[in-house]
Amino acid sequence: MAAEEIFKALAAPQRQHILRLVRDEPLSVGQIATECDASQQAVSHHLQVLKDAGLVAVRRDGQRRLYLVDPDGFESVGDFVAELWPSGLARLKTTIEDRQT
Amino acid sequence: MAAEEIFKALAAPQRQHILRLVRDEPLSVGQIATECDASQQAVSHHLQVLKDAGLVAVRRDGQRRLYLVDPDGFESVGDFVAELWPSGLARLKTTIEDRQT
DNA sequence: CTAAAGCACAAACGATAACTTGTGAAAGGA
DNA sequence: TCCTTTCACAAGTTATCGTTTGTGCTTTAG
Repeated sequence: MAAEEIFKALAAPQRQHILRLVRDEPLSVGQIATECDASQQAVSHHLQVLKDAGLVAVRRDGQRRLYLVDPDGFESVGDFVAELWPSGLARLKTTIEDRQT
Repeated sequence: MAAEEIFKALAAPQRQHILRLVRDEPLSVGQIATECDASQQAVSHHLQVLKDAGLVAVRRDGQRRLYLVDPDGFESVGDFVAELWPSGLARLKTTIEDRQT
């Protein structure tokens, strides 16, 4: 779960879209492909990249496989940002507190 | 300063290294090139990518140009992470508070 | 046991990005 | 003014990424 791998995974807009789709509820590959208007293979590949980066988790459900956001990868991103953000840590903290209310 | 542009900039290990170098003190292109063991042109290009992403800022100093981390880009990353991180916001907040002490 | 649904793996093509080479502009010193 | 330093811009080559196409595996239904 290197930082390089995570940021590469986040760099593609399609994968950002997929992450937003599976943020709150687990979805199957077919459902995601329909939402993204992409082929099953393309979505499957994107999910593999996100999974290798630790950004999504998989769960089998019969024939289907349900994908959901995995907090582990995002924790690494948070650590990375906190390391290189010299003076704005308080601002990020404020942003988070605002969203928590 | 789109999220795509920022993550693409952060995806390259060389650029991550550059960011760590200019996190605390401004450095010239030549100094960075020496530290990174890369050509001046390559470093100049990386700095341009980081500048377009809003991750570094430039300041002229005679013949040289001094680059330094710019918090603006990192704020966007923080917002992005906060948006897709459903349950781990408290954890990031704790991480930041620990680093602030 | 057979057939269909759902998904992953692998090869190949097109597009994008990274690095090199060459060159020119801006600033400071002799 | 002439030369050096410092850096950015542009073109060309190589590598990497995203997508498609084709195929095989696993699970469920009849």
